Amino acid sequence: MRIVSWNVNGIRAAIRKGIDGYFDSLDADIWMLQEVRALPEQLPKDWNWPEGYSVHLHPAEKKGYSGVTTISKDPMEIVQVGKNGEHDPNDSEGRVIVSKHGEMICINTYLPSGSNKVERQEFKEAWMEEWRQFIHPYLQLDTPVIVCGDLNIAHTEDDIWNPKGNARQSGFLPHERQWFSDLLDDGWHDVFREHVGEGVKTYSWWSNRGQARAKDRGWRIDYFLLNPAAKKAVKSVSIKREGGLEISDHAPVILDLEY
Amino acid sequence: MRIVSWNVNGIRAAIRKGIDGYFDSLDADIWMLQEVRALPEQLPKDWNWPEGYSVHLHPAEKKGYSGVTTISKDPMEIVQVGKNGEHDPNDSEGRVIVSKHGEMICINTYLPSGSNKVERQEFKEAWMEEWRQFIHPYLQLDTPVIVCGDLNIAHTEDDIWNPKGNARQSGFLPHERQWFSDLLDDGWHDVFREHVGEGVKTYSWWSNRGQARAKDRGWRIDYFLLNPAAKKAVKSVSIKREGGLEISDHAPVILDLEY
DNA sequence: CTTGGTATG
DNA sequence: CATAACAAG
Repeated sequence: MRIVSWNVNGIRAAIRKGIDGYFDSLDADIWMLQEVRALPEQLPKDWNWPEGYSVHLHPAEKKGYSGVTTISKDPMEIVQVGKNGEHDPNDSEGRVIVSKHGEMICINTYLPSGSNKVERQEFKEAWMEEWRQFIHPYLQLDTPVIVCGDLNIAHTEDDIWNPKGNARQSGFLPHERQWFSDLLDDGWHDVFREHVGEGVKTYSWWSNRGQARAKDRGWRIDYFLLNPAAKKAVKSVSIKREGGLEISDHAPVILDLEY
Repeated sequence: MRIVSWNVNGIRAAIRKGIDGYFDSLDADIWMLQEVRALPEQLPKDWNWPEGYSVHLHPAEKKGYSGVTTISKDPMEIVQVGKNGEHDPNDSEGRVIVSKHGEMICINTYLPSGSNKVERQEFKEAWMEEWRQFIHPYLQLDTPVIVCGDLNIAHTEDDIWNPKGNARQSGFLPHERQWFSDLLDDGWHDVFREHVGEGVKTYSWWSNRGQARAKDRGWRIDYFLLNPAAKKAVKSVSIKREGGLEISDHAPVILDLEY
């Protein structure tokens, strides 16, 4: 079973640029997309999600902003949208979908960016704490739980091209990095890091400014966090740095499980 | 002597699309441009107006909106910007430049569009009356006066592709057409129409919607209006329908005088 | 349908 | 630097 997490930076632009080719070639069982930036009715009328997939799109109230989508080759059950229910005023921004695929649970997450305004950094930090508590009960399940998405935080110095220069930037602040460590202490497994080991610098996002992408000046901010039940089933995790870069400023993260 | 009037629909986009080639090939002595949609400091730093020309850009207060520019191969004197002076509250939209080239006077005009909102149609109509009075004194001069620009009005059924279907559209309303007739009654010469004669349907603007341009469903809304002293010197007037269409939704109008 | 501004990332 | 909404034409 293959699961892909990908911040597509606008599904409509991604469609124009040929995301369908990636749906075909990567052939995942479950795709969790972030930053779709569209209402369902805004998708092109002559376009469809991959044939036969179940689709759930959870948009932000604000048009053209944020929004997550989970699609699944096999039928899925939508357990919850929004981290505290659909009418949670704290999730009118389309940031969480919880879906159930057989016994496995997936939590698709797009954590707020704090890099623009102080209010947004404060919002991000409140959101981080709520979300950490929200996912915590899932950790204990004996069945696999897959949390993934764009968390807008690079954890260690291995997860960012220039740790010194970015030490005061939102997304690499000491308390944000500590929060990520706390998640791991809770018991979540950052399976990409566990898979490749320490010291490997592989990024999942590059700024559009300058030549960041060409120079591989990136950040790893897109993650798979697994509970122990799911971790046991990991076959491999990779970041498809080579591909998808003409589609989005983020690369797809691919998780293969032995089911 | 050659004078060109052209609504460029954003000089910055026009530069990207290669307006310089037209500056070179048409080689006019005076260019009067409308809808430049830029402040002087917003023009690309690695770009210049044609070598040796005097330039005056009169922008709107609102960024990226309206604005006219007159450039002249020979030195010119800027007589006035705005139909009632620079600080006229009714001309903060960059719509008029009066320039003097030797004994000849040029009045570069971008008349408001009324096609979006009723308030703008009311603004347009007030502006039309003020402008008609503003240019009137120039009519009597024994020296040549060249009024030109985008007047956002098609005069007769020869000046629009579908007169019946547009009879209730701003730009072809009966009282707008009457206002244009009044200008001619005042003594201004619509030298393009006089040159080609009645019954010839040649347009200067095509909507970007549908296939208006490909189907030649246009309007003639860009004019040269000359006083009798200037009219005597007309060698030819033409609308460069074939060219310039990849630059703007308007075609350049070319006036050749025997000087 | 296109320009350009703005918000957001 | 890119996506998308918007205002304006």
